[in-house]
Amino acid sequence: MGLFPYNRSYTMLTPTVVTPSAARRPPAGPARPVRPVVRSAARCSSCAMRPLCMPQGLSSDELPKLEALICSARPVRRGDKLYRAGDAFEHLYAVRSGSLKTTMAHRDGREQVTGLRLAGEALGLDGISEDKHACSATALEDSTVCIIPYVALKRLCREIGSMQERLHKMMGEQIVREGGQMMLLGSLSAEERVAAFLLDVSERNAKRGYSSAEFNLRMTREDMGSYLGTTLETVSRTLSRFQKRGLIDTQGKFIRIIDLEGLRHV
Amino acid sequence: MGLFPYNRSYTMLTPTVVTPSAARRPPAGPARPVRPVVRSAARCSSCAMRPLCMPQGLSSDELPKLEALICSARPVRRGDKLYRAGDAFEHLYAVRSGSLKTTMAHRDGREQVTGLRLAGEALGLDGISEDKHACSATALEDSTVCIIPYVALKRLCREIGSMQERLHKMMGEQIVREGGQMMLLGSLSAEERVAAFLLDVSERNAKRGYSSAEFNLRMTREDMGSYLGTTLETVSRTLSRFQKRGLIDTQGKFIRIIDLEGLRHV
DNA sequence: CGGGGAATTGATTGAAATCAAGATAGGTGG
DNA sequence: CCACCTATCTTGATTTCAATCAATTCCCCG
Repeated sequence: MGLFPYNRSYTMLTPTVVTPSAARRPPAGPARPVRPVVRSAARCSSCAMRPLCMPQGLSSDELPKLEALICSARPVRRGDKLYRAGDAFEHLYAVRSGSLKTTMAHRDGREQVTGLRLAGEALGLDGISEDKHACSATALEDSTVCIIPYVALKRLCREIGSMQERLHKMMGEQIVREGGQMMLLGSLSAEERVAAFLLDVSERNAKRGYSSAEFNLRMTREDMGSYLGTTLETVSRTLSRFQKRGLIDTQGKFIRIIDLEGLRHV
Repeated sequence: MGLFPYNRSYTMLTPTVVTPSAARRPPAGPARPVRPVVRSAARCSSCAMRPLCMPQGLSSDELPKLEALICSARPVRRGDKLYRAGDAFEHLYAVRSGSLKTTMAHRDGREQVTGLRLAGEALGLDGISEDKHACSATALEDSTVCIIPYVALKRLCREIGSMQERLHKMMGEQIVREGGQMMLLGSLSAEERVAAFLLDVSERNAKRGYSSAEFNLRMTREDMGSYLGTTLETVSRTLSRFQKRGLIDTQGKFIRIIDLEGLRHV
């Protein structure tokens, strides 16, 4: 429980969705003494995701005030849940490394993937409205998140205008992103959805300084299907079809986009 | 242009989705002098939607500060757009009376209804992230909205904690609502979607003090289909089927829910 | 009260779900 | 380090739900 696989340095910065070469990590040192929960201080100033993440737009004298709030970073192992629907809402999170999915459950048990969060993206905003989380967040790979206590962040937003601005924009981004996903689910064919998804990940990847052409998607076909409102079989078939048409090259979770323009045109 | 049909008092409070009796308005006085744009001062303190809307949670000495921002209410005639995707974002809006739909367009022209806003609900949050609106808002009936300049609201949020809290909650509510809609679009059958939609409107209606059992839905079947990710024919057929099963009673846009529990169980 | 958008209903088609059977590969333990 | 085992993925066959095409009918607005 709470232990990490040896030989995995989960405190280092690892790109969320990366090219295979970039994904190769240097071997870790000798196994550390085992602790049930590992939390390390998180410094935005030394984080590669800084320009995309929470601190965007903060001046150099404002940044330390935000850093003061983020007292810890928390590792989340692949498959583990960062929070569950119904949990009391206390913190926002920022993905420091790795990636997570958010899911919502219908009362009859059906689960739907509602979001994919890459490094530098915010998590937990779904808890604000009801003081408890509306969805669950599950790590797609061993990941790390920075913990931002919401009460303290609110206080900081009243102090610093650019922090307020940033928080609003992050919420606004999620609103727009979800609107786009509704559009996708409501109006596009299965093939169009898969293409749109690949393009979306590619673009977000590029924004993080990674390759827009090739990446490891840590979601299973089932996750993708759920997120895209189809089945895993349809996703698989569609990817195969894209490959036959020379649009992409896939080997399991590894995906290389060959013809970006082709993908854009359905 | 900008004129309202005579005999319609659009400055009065009109419920968004109402029982036919509640919808019946007293005849208006003699026609007023015609003006190209009619804007009247909006007082939260005299608005029936106050407990649901922007001022929720504000103390009696804070409320006037919010009212001071809302310098005007704007009428929007049925079919007119309050704002369009791409418009510069300056204001948030609160629906004072009537109802509006929000739509997003795919680049190929396909339009999707992404939201329905009833009295007391916020509009325009989609503009925050990019300083321009991501979707369009169209009145489903002659409606009135209160205009809240965003810059001024941000300032007020830094002054008054409960105002900040309220704005955050409104954004959070939209995030959760959209998440639920993604769930609906991704996992439910056409029949389940229609039922869920009716139940949602019924509940929101009740929250406004109107009947949860009967209401006038101002959307066309096509709007509903678009919002629910199906076609107008499927919506129509599904409503007919519900009627045959004794779950509802429909006459065009007027809907009466007969068996609430039955609707809940598919 | 007349015209036209909106709604209903039917017939047919089609895209994607479901059911089913193997093939791969990732991780676990010997 | 290798081999097994189970997850995951791929592909095929069939079914099904909803889209599409089509024709009235309704009723709301002017």
